[in-house]
Amino acid sequence: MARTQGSHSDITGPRIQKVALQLFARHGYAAVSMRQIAKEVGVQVGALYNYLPDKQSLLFSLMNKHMQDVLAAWKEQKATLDPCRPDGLLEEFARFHIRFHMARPDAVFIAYMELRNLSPENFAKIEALRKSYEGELQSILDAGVAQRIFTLRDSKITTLAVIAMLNGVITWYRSGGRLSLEEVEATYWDMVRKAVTG
Amino acid sequence: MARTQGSHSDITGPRIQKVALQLFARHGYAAVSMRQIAKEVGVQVGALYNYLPDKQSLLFSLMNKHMQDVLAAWKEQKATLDPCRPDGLLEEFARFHIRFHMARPDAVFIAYMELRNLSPENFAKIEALRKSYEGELQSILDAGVAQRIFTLRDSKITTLAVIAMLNGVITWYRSGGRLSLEEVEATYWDMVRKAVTG
DNA sequence: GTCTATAAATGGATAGAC
DNA sequence: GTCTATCCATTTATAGAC
Repeated sequence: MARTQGSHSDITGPRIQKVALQLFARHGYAAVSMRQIAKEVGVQVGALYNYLPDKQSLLFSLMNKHMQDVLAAWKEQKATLDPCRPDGLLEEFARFHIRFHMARPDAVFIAYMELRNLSPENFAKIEALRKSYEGELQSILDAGVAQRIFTLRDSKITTLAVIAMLNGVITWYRSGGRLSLEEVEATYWDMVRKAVTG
Repeated sequence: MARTQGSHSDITGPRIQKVALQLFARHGYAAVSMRQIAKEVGVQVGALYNYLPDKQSLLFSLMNKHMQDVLAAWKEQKATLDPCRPDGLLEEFARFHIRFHMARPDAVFIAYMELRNLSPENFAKIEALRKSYEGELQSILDAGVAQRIFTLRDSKITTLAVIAMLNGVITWYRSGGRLSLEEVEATYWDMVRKAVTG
């Protein structure tokens, strides 16, 4: 990790984000020091502050990027689908969610575990993005209920239950394990489909 | 919070556990100092160490008590049920889980968020208890599959998915809100039932 | 842009008086 | 059993040399 002195603005910035993501996910925001991050990046502590005003803004930028990414990716995916078929939309949402989140376990971990460590202002911003993402699922469920394709007692609770269930994947899935990504997707989609129908 | 000097061994011990549970749940283990705990309890820092050897053992005792409690409570509940009816067992498991966890949101929060902050030895102990609890659900599912009452692709994944879904309740439920506890129980049970059948 | 050195605050834990 | 005082390590963040 030792770095000879010199200017590396093009690589240090991204490396800080990448290292912080890994360390925050593994040990938790409060348990990781700026010195640990600097060491792993390969610079001294002072250098970090050329790229960020403080530790809090580092956490926020990681969480904000993740939420922006997931929203943008889903909207791109949604654009390729028939907007009038809630069953197709729901299947793609479930599969998309698992695929997207399993590719970014560290970011997902942070997004759901470090909400407490955001400042009130930052919390409000992230919370708004989360609500927006939940809204995507809820409107699919509502549309399905209106078309009498889905049967469920409460679309708000179902939204939260489905997302909680899907998020659980990242707590246990390890690539190269007993099941392939496709099998995991299929198993979860099977449960979601049945839970919202007859 | 001020406390006059004197001996209070009977109340200080339990108060430390109660206060630590609240503070750890709200701010996270790493973000809470022993000084904060002492202040909230109404003693000085030094006094805490009459009741615990270090901060880590405080976290462990909270998590260990919670896991022992949930296992004991479920076994008591199970003893009143017909062991040969997986459908009845599953419904009671789902309802029990929601009821028990919603009555202890702080303990649940800690049990699922602070695993990273346990020492390796303590982590192994808590993990064993969690696996034991998951095993209770999985054996219900396996029995139901054997009796051809349940239809599911993978009992291990289904176990984790159901628990993740049920745990999600504590992230949003607030008593006195739109739905009663009974309605929440019924809604979740409805989803679980459908997810593991036809 | 990075380094070294340091400020100023806070952390866990302990010793000894009462 | 609790308090006060303190040790010692570590924290975030900054200042100024290169």
